[in-house]
Amino acid sequence: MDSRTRRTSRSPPLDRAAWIKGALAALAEEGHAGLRVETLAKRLHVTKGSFYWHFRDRRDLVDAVLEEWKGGRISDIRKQTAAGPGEELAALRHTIGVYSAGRNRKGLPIELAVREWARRDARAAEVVEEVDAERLACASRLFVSLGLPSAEAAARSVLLYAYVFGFSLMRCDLFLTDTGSAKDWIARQITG
Amino acid sequence: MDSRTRRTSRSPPLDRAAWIKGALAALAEEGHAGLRVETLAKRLHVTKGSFYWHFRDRRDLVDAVLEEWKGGRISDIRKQTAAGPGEELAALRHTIGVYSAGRNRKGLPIELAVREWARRDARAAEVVEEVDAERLACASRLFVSLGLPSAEAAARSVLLYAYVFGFSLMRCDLFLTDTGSAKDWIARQITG
DNA sequence: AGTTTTCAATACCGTACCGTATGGACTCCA
DNA sequence: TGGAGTCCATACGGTACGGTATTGAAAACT
Repeated sequence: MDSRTRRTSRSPPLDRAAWIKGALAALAEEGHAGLRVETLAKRLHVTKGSFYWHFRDRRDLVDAVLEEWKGGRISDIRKQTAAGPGEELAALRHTIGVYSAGRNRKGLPIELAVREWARRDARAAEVVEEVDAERLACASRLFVSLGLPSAEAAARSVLLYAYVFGFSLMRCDLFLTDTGSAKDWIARQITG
Repeated sequence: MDSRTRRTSRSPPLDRAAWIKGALAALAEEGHAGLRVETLAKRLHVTKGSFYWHFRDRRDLVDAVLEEWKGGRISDIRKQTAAGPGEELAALRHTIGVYSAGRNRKGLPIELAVREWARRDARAAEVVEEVDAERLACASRLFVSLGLPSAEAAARSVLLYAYVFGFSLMRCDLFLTDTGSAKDWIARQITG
């Protein structure tokens, strides 16, 4: 009768996971302010009716997004830092490269959005704290495997992640003539 | 007649500067999303009528805030890095400390808000780029004064600022047993 | 004094959003 | 075939906000 897509020709019903996935995409593109019910509904080509079937309210979604992000990050960390003997340095430099390079097209924006968000939201702050604790512990283990004392290993881990996130907030293309070699120098400086 | 404060007993008229100051405070507390006309009006105990007298529209305010921030940052940078011979190292470590320590109670939140904002707004990105160019040039000069080759000076400058901003995004209290000494170790590592 | 200029309150329109209520379509199963 | 459950559209009320238009009060000037 009407030409509206009544769920484009037999598309499967959405579940919480689909909403959370869409929410993460919106978070990457628009930050925490992008987590709006009606906007997400448009992105998924449904209406709020669907949302309030799967979620109690907006806070319910937001909590689920945080949990999803936390789980994904911790899972990734374990994978990245599962280095056999002799591979510790490569694993550390890989960790720097993953965020610094063009890869992680969505990971980095989400990371920054969550951290900015955590400055004003207690639950987001908790999640960030747990993720950081896990990341720093894993990186620190690698540094210790390389023979560093634990205090230096901890400090280097903090420097590593602070640099990675901080660099992504900077606009230094006007300044650096050779960005690639500068990044390499910094990576060597951090990993020792 | 009515008990409303009709501008609390003879308060002076607001000008653009007062609005911009209030906007920067809102930016520090709520991020870019805090730059809303009616919200700011409440903060200043006036109504929108005043706002639209001093500003053409919201974008006008937002541009003015960016210009104000840019000017203030560049002015501060010049002051901080005006180091006489023999004071270069102290100036660099002071720069790290200013952001890393409890000082700059509003500067750091604004800094982060502007940078997050710059990821989605071209004008904010321009301003950040200019501020970064100035900061990196000044820091690099100090490193060169200390005898470093220019490529290393540039890389160290990038590392310095990336660390400072990145550290402010992290929650590593769960991880670091002695935050103070870790920060000192990192500062020495960055400044050489 | 009267007039102009400056500054702000008020009322109003349109939009975007959160949350609820309700009904309808579709599937599964007895 | 007729519920019962699943999933979503629609309509509605309420709030917050951007922007305009109009009015009004105080200050500055003549």
